[in-house]
Amino acid sequence: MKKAIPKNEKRKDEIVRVAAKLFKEKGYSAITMRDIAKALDIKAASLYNHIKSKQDLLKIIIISIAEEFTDKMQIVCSSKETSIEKLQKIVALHVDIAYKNPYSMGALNNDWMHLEEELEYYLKLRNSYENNFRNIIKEGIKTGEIINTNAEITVFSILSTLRSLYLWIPKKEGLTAEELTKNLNQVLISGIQNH
Amino acid sequence: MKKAIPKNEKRKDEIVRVAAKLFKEKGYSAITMRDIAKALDIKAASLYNHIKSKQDLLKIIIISIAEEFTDKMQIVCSSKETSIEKLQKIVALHVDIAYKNPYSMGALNNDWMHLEEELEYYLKLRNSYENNFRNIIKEGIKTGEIINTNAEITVFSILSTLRSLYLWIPKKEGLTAEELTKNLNQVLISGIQNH
DNA sequence: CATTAAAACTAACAAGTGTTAGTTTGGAGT
DNA sequence: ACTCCAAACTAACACTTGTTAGTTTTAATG
Repeated sequence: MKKAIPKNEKRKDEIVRVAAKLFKEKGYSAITMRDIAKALDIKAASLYNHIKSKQDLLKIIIISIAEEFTDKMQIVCSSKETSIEKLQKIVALHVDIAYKNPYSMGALNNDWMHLEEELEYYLKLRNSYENNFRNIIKEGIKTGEIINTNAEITVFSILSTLRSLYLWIPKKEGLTAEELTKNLNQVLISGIQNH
Repeated sequence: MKKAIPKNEKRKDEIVRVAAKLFKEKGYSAITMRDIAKALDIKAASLYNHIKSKQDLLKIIIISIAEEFTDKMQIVCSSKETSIEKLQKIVALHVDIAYKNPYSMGALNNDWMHLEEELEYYLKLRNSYENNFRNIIKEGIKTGEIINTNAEITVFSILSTLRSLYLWIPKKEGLTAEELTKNLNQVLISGIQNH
């Protein structure tokens, strides 16, 4: 007979969520389809009623979040706010996405190189994001809002911290997104702000 | 006949270096012994004249660097310097190790969970390191050297940046270790310093 | 109750995995 | 020229991998 065509998107979402969680813990390559199946208490072959392939799982996990980052960065950039305000919005964006996607951020940060078809597209998104970030910092230095540091290193430092949030948030259960955002703004942005 | 006992430590070092480079690019699990062999232009079985196992390669790469971090952190901690001076020493330590081990830092950051025998030991080292770091920050806040931020978040932010150095250094060829250290001190430390 | 289709199952595959055993090679020291 | 042995090789192993084909179960709908 023909292959079954999935209808229950809830189940697919559950598989993607479980896969992301496992990928975060050990990385894409170390996790087998049998691992994912076992975590769902089914057999590996059953996964294929819902998803096309292991590679497809990775794509679903990474691309949607990469697009969200790039799109929202675009919005922030095209606003008329000050550079400092833009940076604060970006901190909030990272906190928000990291809170909403506790598992997927692992694959986004560490397994993007295992994308195949979509690797080029992913790199395009990341490049766009980083360029926008860099331009905000450079603009802020030019206008005098931001102290005159090495722009490249400032970008690198802030981005390194924001990209690591996903590792850190689950370890601090009491901390709300609002509180974290406030503290990060203080540590990351006030330090480079001209007063 | 008996198995050959390796003598040429230079060759072993070369294998470890090449393995670390590949691990950095795709992660421990994605790299096969045949990949490593091919990069050295030999057959996979030949690797076993020099190393015990794939797992052994990971151990060699990770543990030596983890010990260096922990040992040197210990030395900095037990000195009589100010908190700010200690932090500057630690920044320099990270820059130095990242420059000297451009490949191994990838495995240290992303593949430590694939350690088996030595996982517990590695976690002990990391814990010791992080505790020392946290104590320096807390001490600095207590003495008034460091502005009164959330200590946990400050630790997390600085450490995230320092841990990402290995990704960033190879992309900025012109940058010397001294220059990078100076700029990082400015961005990471001056921002939290009381004046 | 009968029908239907999603979603599970069993069985199997071809390719790839880390590793071992035993053999050959090539160059340095006598 | 001969010996020696590190370091390469070939061949094979037992096991794991992602994936497909075909079948059965489950549960909602008429």
